[in-house]
Amino acid sequence: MKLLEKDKKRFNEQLKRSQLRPTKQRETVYALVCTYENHLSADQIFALSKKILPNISLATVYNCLESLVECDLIREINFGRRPTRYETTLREHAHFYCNDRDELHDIELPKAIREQIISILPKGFNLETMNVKFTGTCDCHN
Amino acid sequence: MKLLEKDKKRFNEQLKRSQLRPTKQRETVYALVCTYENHLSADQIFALSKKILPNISLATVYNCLESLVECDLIREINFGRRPTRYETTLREHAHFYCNDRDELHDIELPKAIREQIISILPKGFNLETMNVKFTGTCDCHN
DNA sequence: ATTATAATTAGAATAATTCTAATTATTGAT
DNA sequence: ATCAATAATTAGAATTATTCTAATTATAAT
Repeated sequence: MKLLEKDKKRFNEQLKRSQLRPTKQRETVYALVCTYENHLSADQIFALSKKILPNISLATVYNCLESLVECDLIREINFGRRPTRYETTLREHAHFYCNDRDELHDIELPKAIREQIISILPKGFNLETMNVKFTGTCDCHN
Repeated sequence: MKLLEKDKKRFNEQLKRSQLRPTKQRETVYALVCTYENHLSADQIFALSKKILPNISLATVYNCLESLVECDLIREINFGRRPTRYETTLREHAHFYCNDRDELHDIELPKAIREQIISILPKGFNLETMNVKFTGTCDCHN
């Protein structure tokens, strides 16, 4: 469980920018989100992080996730009322939730389409986030 | 709290189609979802329905909502982990969640754009639902 | 009417998340 | 390095939205 050089750099920079401290708990949680591309839940992160930091608590995992979201290193993904999943904030994309497998898949969202979608917002709506979400089943490849 | 003639008809037809019984609780809950265009939560529906059926229980409200979703009279809307909201299933549209007011707004989603969005799905993804969601603040008009 | 089945109810249970208060770690100034 | 100030972590309790359970009541088809 190691952060790549570039991710480590991003980690330190973004935390500092938000005046948050780079603790080993935060780094471990961030490394897990970066490593497991398949969008982990807090519970899964907790289980995995205990192998590295046996004394970490679930509350800390939630706290870390909150801090990492706050400084824009990671992002939350919700589908219905299933547990929140987390991903690194790299490129913009849509999500597909597979009911059969309870798994999330990233779907490329071309910038042009993204902009078209945003353009449907009438005046008076001040955009913060936009999300495109699909559900269904898939011939999963993994 | 009365259902319009056409909604009442829809109510009876859709329930029958799913072999569900048209009870006064279900009708009341449906009427509330139809009447309050601003996307009520189960809690709000419970509070309002008690004025009409003083003995109704929260569990029943949840049960009714589940049945109404099942027979496609209403639809659930989730934003993050806030309480589920409900709306009638009339036309397809997007949703805007206003952080300031904790209120949902419908946003027209032109069919052409909807189809473009769906077209980004690669082969092997079998679509069931698609949602476009915005968050932000708005100069609310109501 | 009568029976079979479905729906409602109150309250307990659950799942995910947040809060609380005590302890420990980190940072910045000496 | 040391120390004070502040922030983060921890364990466990609390909360929130929702679901489950078992008993009661309503509905539909004979």
